Amino acid sequence: MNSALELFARKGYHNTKISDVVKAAGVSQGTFYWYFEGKEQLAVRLIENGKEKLTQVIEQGYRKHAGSVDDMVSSSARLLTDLFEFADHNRNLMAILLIKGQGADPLIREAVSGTWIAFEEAFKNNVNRAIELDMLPHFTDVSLRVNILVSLITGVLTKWLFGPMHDVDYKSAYRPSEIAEETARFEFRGLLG
Amino acid sequence: MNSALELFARKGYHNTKISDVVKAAGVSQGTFYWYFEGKEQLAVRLIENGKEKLTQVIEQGYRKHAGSVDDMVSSSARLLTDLFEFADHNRNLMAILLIKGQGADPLIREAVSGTWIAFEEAFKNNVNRAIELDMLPHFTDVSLRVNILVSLITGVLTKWLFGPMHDVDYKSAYRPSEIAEETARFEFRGLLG
Amino acid sequence: MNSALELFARKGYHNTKISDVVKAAGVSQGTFYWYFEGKEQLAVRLIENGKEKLTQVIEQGYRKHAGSVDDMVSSSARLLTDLFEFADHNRNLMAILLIKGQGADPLIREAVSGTWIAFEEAFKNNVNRAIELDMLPHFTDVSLRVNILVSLITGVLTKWLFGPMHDVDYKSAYRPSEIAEETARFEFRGLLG
Amino acid sequence: MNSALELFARKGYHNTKISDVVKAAGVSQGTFYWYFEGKEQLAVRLIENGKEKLTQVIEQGYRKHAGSVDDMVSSSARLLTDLFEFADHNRNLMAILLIKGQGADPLIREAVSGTWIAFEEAFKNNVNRAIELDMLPHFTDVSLRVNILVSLITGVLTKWLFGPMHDVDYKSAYRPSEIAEETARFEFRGLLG
DNA sequence: GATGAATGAGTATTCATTCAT
DNA sequence: CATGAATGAATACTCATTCAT
Repeated sequence: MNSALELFARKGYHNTKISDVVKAAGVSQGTFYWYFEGKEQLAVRLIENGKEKLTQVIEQGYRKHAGSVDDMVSSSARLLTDLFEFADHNRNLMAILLIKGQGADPLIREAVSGTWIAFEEAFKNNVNRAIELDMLPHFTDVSLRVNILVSLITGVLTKWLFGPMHDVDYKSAYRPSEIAEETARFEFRGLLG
Repeated sequence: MNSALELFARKGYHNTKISDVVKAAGVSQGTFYWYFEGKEQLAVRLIENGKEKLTQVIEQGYRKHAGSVDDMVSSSARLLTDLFEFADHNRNLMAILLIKGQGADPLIREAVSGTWIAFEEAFKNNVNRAIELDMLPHFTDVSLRVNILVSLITGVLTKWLFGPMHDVDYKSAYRPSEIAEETARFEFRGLLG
Repeated sequence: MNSALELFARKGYHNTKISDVVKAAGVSQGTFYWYFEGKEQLAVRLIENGKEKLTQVIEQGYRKHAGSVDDMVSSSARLLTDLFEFADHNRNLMAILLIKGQGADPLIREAVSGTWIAFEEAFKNNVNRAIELDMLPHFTDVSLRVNILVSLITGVLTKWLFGPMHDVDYKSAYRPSEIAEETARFEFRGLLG
Repeated sequence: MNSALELFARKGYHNTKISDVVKAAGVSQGTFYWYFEGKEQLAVRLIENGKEKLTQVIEQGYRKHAGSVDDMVSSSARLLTDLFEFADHNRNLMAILLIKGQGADPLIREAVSGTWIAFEEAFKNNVNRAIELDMLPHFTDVSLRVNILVSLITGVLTKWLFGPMHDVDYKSAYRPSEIAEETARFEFRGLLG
């Protein structure tokens, strides 16, 4: 039900009517309820599904060997490029995860939250691995650092995909790789870098 | 109508009924429509109101003189502390601006967007001023840099205030100044700093 | 909401739509929900209301003094006449209590049951009083006897009001007093009397 | 389809879904519609089927010879015992006939009514026969008398089987023969007997 | 004969908004 | 200014029935 994803992404959960969803899918109301328990479950399934795909993208970036700082930056840029390209190709999913899921009901917000928790977990693993390999300093508070890192990434994603301001139809001037590289630079070296 | 702000923050725009709002405010439905044109206008006014207060906080951080890198970091930390303290004292407003406004209707999203655009504008001014004063390198793309910087700040704000994951009742372990300093460090020096 | 009572009586609970009820009452759907919590509550209120009126009728027949057997029969005939006249004037209520309430949902069935339990209790009081006054033999099992007596009365009521077979529009050939007298005779003397 | 009978008896016609019926019977929806024209026809067939069995029980009590009053009472008690035993073994059927059929649709109510008309007819024959044999007085209005008699029996059946008040799971304290004998006594001699 | 996916008309309920008092 | 009863459009969900396989 890809059309449902688009409707949720474009109009938001509450403004998407089941009658719209079934019309877009070309089936009857009854058919919808044969496959889904209800509107809420549809949204949750959509999100769970996206979570899996998103997780796969990130897990491919798992760090294996030590290397120079530049290696590290470019390897992070590669991961972010993958991520941003995935996001670019799955704008509707990202819209729900980054924006539109927030106004919805508990179960849905929970599914969205679960996705970002998994996302953060994956990044924490990567950072910890980098610390073991002495590629990054031994932070006193890794969680906080990762928290801030993930905040950076989701913040950038939101602006880049749905920029001024959070319009699903927004088209950014930057290609995924460009924004990924700039983000990676910022990730490691900040404004001064 | 401070209670309305809380209801929107806690339950979201669509799940907040006017009947709830007036009950919490202790007035009748009719009275509400004497003061507001409707539900949407209530939300917009709430946001516009918050936007002004938020802007005032940021504008106080306008950079005037050149200084060392450390001056710059600590001055930024000061601004962020002010901002984070304001956010801490205005959680309901921030919840709408950062989270709950996203699922709402066009007019409301526009008001939220307007707030962040003003926010970004203020930061851009600060960064440009810092560049003029030779405190920051001459980026090829200032907008992009500021974009990323603002993404970082809003991302951190969201997680810190409404952390795992976006719960309005979430209480962070960090004080405003702590999270502000860590963010400022990251702002200038990234993960490696 | 007398028209609702008629609709329930004529078409049954499940076949009566709220849209019918409000149309018959000349109000809007919204108005209905301002006064009632829902369809179920409407039915329950209707029944509770009828229960009170029915109870009043029966309690007037409370036996005070001893008398001959013929006194007893005629006094019972009087009570039954009152009851049957009430029933005749409140056919819609009786239809729900005797027939149409049975197919409905738990809360409604409970309200109907409660009415008959109160009804039986009132008759038991009367019978016990008659036994104290030595007007009736000391049965070994008063409850059973009253049970059978009440079964007789409700059975007769059902047939007489809604006869062949349980049609709400049925018009009996007998007047309330006639059927009441015959029932009273049967009550005390059975087929042989 | 014995399970259907139970569902109708327990939940009522309107609250029993075809999907429940087929699940309980272990067949598919399609199969149901191969054997039955629809939900209504299922109920009607169930009732017609029961009507026949019920009629057989009563017709066995057809009076053939004259006898004393006590003979008559005990012979009636025997018939009622048979009837009440049948009812006890066919609670689901009786529930529909006595209670749950009442809230249903015209065709079903008609089938239920037809059953009781046949029931009443059988009793009228018995009473007329008893009058011919001079076992009962020549009532001026036999129909009315039989009406009241049948009212008594169905009333007693309902209370005894589904007592306080009309609960399908109700278990009475009395055995069929006990309640039958008490009813027969009442039938002939009333409260005074 | 049997299956179960597909249908769509039908309905109770919600809630922002209005307006007579 | 304030009230709260009245409105009715909007909508998620149900379930008897059908029919291609």
